[in-house]
Amino acid sequence: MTVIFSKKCEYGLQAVLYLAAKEVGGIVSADEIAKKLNIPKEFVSKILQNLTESGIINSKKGKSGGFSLAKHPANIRLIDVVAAIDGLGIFSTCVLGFPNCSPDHPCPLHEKWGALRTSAYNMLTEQTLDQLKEKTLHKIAHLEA
Amino acid sequence: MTVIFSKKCEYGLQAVLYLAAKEVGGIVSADEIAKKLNIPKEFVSKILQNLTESGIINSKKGKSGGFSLAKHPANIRLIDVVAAIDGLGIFSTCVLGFPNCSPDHPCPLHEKWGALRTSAYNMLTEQTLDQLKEKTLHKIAHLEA
DNA sequence: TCTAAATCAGATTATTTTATCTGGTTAAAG
DNA sequence: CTTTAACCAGATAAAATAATCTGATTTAGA
Ligand code: SF4
Ligand code: SF4
Repeated sequence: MTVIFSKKCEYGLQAVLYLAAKEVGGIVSADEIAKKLNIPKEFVSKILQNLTESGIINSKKGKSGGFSLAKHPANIRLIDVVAAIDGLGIFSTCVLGFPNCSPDHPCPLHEKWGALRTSAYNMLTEQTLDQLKEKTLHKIAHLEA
Repeated sequence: MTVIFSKKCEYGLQAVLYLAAKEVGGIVSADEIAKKLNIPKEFVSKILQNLTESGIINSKKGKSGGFSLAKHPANIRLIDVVAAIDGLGIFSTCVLGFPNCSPDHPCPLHEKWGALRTSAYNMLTEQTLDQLKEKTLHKIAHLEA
């Protein structure tokens, strides 16, 4: 089985959604994120470091340090997180793995697939963290059920 | 970057499309498929063996042996190939990797994502090999360009 | 019958992805 | 000033995926 996003990207999206579900500007430690989301702590730490480099979140070192969103949740799109971690290759490479893709030589599925892929891209571009806050809170509340 | 289908599945789909682009009932060797599609021969051989076990293609051993579709191309859907290789997990697991998915506790993206996923599933279910024959021929003709 | 060309089965290797470890630096609080 | 709780950076290990290898069996045809 394969998947749309890498584990890194899934965890990154979860973590950023988690941050957005908190108070705006609130600081959360990697440890809390790892515990609440059941993600290996060392792994999520690395991912949070990446997202910090990408300018999506800020980090604060030292005691009572942690991570917070670098912008208002309304200004962080899901596609930004995906681009920072997995990149956008998934939206330009062939579903069937054929080489030499071009408008003249599309793969057999392109017509059908292209439309879906564009929808997915648009969806990730339209959805911002703030729009998902309520649903995230609801999901988080039931994670350890 | 990640991808929808595993390499195995991509190659499997390519190979089956290639078979369907040939004469109905025609036998093609793993060697020819590997050369034409630029896939490692040993790898595609293994995949073809899998598809044979799954009943999607037939194999003929010995000199002038090879592989052929087990059914008429109109009766082989893309989803059948995907199910045989990657399985259908991708259509039921969470895009965001959240656990405990249920109608009561969907992940924040489910509403938007579910629709897309269903579209993808339907597309793969509706598309049969024969419908893609012309496009496959066109793509194959330009692979080594 | 013998050879060549093919599939088949299982083991092995290589590469990528996922996860962990180790030691260091930063900064709040007593 | 010292302790403690956090991030940081780079190396390492484990697991999954992709690819290759080895030897056997099958079968058409010279
Ligand atoms: S045309 Fe085919 S090969 Fe090119 S991107 Fe679209 S799906 Fe992929
Ligand atoms: S609800 Fe969310 S968690 Fe469940 S399947 Fe849909 S996308 Fe995944």
